[in-house]
Amino acid sequence: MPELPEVETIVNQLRSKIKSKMIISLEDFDSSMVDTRIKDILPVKIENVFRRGKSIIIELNNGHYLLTHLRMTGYFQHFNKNYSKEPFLVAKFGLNDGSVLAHYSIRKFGSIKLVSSNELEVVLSKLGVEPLSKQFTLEHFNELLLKKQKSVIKSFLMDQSLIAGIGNIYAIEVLYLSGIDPQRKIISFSSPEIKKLYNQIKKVLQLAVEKKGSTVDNYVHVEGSGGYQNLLTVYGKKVCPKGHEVKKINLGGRGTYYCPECQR
DNA sequence: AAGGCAGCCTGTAAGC
DNA sequence: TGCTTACAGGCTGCCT
Repeated sequence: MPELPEVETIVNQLRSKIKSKMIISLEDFDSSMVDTRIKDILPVKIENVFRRGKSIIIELNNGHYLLTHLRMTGYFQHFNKNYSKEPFLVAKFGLNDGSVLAHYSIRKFGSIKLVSSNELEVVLSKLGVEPLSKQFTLEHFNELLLKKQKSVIKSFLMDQSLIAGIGNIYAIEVLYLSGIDPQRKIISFSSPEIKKLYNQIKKVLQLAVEKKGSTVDNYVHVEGSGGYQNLLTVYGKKVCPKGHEVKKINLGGRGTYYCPECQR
């Protein structure tokens, strides 16, 4: 749910709100999701906030990092004043300017870990290329595909160790816009199809970042809702933009929408 | 080795 | 009407 565009949006907004501030307290936290050692290093200054794949990384000035993953239902809120405790609160960080950074999670799948730079490096090294970076070239995409000839294309797109940041919704949307059936094996792809797919990955993610993500179910970024949900073609739809009936199947354990007419 | 899938969790929607 | 079941989904870890 929060995929690359949503996480990118959250990170940009968090950076503008909390960078250079001090965390002075941690309260009301759920120790099953939040690393309790964070309390031991307070107060600590926030040097920066950045994203890698779907992870949010808060860089501290003591050489450590807060590594956060929202999974499906996690979100952050920042309160300059008028903070009030709401359901699903996982952690409440008090900052030195009197503001509050609150982290919530309905399904409690996420986590906030305290890691050293070495530990961070180990985690991040398992992630694949950033699809919006200049490292993600058509040549690189071809190399990845070549290694996974037997894989189903949708599973490939969602494999974080190959390309970092694409989840169920954007995989579905990219495949529709590329005219490719999500069940197809990579070995069957022609080079024009690969090029089209490559271009759509960049285009869809870039546009979704500009729209501040998609608000589906309970995703909200720090300042409100996204706008890309209005551009979705087949995800959660009954009919595709050309008026064909959309089919829903289970692929790799995930609900997968596609148009059998438009996608071959 | 690598692919497949249960489990984690809880709210919502569908089904009986 | 009210209970039960299915589903949503990213990722880890276990199993084959």
